[in-house]
Amino acid sequence: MLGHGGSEPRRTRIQAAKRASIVKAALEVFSEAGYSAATLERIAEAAGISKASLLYYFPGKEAVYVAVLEDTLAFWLEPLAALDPAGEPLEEIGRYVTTKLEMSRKRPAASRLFANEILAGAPAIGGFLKGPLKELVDKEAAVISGWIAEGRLAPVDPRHLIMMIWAVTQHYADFDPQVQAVLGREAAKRRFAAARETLLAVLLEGLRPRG
Amino acid sequence: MLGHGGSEPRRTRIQAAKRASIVKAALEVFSEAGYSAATLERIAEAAGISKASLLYYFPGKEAVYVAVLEDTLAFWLEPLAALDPAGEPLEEIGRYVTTKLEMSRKRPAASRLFANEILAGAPAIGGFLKGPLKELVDKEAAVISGWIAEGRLAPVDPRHLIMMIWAVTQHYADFDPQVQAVLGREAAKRRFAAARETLLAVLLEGLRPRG
DNA sequence: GTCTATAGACGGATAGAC
DNA sequence: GTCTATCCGTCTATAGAC
Repeated sequence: MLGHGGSEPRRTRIQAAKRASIVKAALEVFSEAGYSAATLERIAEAAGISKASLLYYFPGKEAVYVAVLEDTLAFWLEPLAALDPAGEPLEEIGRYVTTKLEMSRKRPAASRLFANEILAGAPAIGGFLKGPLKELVDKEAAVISGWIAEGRLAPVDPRHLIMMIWAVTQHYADFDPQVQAVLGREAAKRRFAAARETLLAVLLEGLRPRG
Repeated sequence: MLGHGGSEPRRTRIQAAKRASIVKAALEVFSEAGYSAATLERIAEAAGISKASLLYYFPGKEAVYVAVLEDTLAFWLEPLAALDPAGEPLEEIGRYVTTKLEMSRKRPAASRLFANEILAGAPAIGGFLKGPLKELVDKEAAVISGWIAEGRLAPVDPRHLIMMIWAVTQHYADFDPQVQAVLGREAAKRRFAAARETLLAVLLEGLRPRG
């Protein structure tokens, strides 16, 4: 289970660097193949070492997986808490959507890693979802509720709105083969620009306070 | 690869029924575990037969998987082509969203099966995505474009709008553990009703022709 | 610390009795 | 047609040389 606070410290700088390079390689492999289909051999190869060396730094496959999840979660959470209650609601939400979409574009492996984990029933991060993640969503939902109470946003269920934003932004990373098949071989940058425009147009217009 | 037209006919009614029961069991196992983590042992157990018996009806694991995909695709496609160009655009889109959401609620295993397959890079249904699915999207996109040209719908990219609708509806089936963790233990029916309300409110208001 | 070699577990697939 | 027993490949993990 995750969320035990800080990880145990590495002994040396070199060991830490080595672990980091293994985690980076493991992210690629786990996110493409899922846990079961990922092999230590492929991770080791991607990290440029032998399988036995990998197992010198980690006690086993699951430990590598947990390390990757912990490492990626920290990064993934950063922008989640960024809604500013004092800001203009449509601007704040627009920035949130844009930020999440950018994360999908720049770090698709991270997005797919979580998609795989949650599709499998979230065996490793279930506790995190029910704890820290739920708390964060509750906090953001309260901000959105405040905006609605002030009449600065259309009255919608804040939690489902957050889910809606996650869904549409992560979709472009998680289901990329489908997106590419349907849209054709546009360059990724262009595709994401068109996605951003559409998402913002529909969401911001749909959330404008009714008058 | 899929899409070779009709499958070879089964010899007897009994064989067909047996195959169907295996496919049904296999859908559950593949959709929960993904291809690699799914085992023939578990599928056989779910179907109430032995592993060897299963392999009497199918030549191997991959053949079972392909049969499940074919079987599920047929069902999945039905409502996809339902947009009526002569109808009221917001009503048509509202019905489409509601239908897709209902499918996520009633057949979450089917949704997760495709999610797993596409996350893995769509090795088995890549051709289907680039062929029949793309054609269907193009056709629907043309209908939406027509509505926009007539000024009956806000001007947005039709393909990204379709993707948006897929994303928000499938999300509730594919990422159910996360949804439940964040929303708490509401009954599924209630959860989907709240989701429908939120999605329709935002999407339909966001797509209303500017004026 | 890193490697080669290999033990041990597991899962897909086959043989053969019934 | 269905089962038990078994083969064989793959993968995790360990032992031991260097």
